[in-house]
Amino acid sequence: MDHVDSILAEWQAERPDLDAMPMGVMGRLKRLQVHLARNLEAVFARYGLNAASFDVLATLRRSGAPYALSPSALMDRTMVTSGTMTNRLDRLEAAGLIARRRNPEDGRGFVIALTDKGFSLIDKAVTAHVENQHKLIAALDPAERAALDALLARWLAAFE
Amino acid sequence: MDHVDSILAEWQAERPDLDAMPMGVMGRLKRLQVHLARNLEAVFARYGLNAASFDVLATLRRSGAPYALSPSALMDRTMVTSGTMTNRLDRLEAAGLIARRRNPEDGRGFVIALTDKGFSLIDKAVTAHVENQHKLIAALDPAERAALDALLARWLAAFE
DNA sequence: CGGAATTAACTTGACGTCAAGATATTTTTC
DNA sequence: GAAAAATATCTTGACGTCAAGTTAATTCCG
Repeated sequence: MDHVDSILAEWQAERPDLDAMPMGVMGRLKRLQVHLARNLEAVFARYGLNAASFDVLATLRRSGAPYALSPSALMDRTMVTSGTMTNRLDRLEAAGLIARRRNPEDGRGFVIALTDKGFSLIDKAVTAHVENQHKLIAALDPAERAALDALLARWLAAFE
Repeated sequence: MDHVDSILAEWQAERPDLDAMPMGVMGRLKRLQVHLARNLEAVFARYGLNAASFDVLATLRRSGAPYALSPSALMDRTMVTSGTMTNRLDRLEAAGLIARRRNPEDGRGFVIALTDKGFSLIDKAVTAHVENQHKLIAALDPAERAALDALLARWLAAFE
């Protein structure tokens, strides 16, 4: 009887006409996501980052040399709008972690590249991040992790 | 090969020293949560609500008659801080969906109650919400839903 | 009883996000 | 080769959230 079970029991008592099964799954997904996000943020903060800035730097880092992408490509890969990306890039640029250069091949666009400082920071941060993720998923054994991953992938496929 | 698989492949190429398995599970969880949240918001919007206001009204509704809780109780049940709850209550009060009354038994506190308008709105909104959730989870069959719920519950238990 | 500690809720300031719209540039079309 | 459409990015304004700090009231104890 966890927190989500209590919520379902309350709905059952108040609105027995509702089939609240999906509310249970989605409620757990949401709460789990909140817990995970807060734990992940704690590690990002050790590197002066947050989820938003880590997201951008990590996307550039894993894209491989020369560690540069357009703002549009970053938007596609991070599920945020152009306004959000502009704001993220403003802050990262001010922190000296990325550089904005005009795209010589398209006057409308820019190329966002990791600076040396940005590269070195994200390389350290991602190491700590993955280590933290391992700790956070330790409650599930390998078979459970695989089963969960497969179910999430299947559900996610309905949206992407 | 979905979006998350691509991310894992990029990390594998750039940082083969990292065991990115947890990144796959958490990445899917995060992306799924973003998709679900955006779809849920669309239904809330039909009732002039968003996830934040729906959350508060639904918590009051399912608590049963007299549909009233303290701000602290609402904070506990919704995983938000006091500042966030004050802001939510300000807006709901301005919209006439809740009423703030001083707690006669504790001069420090308040009692937050659904107004008739708030009750009637959330009762309609939650019906549409549950219907929407059923639609969003339709990609999984009953056995998969149960398996997913069990795995999420197990993982969530590590945090609560 | 009366001061210290605790509790409840609000306020402030800083961020992150989005939708909608603006600007500049490129591509398409006739 | 212009005008029209599309594209890339930035700007603006409105919200939601949190951490830290504030105010007011209650509870704990010596």
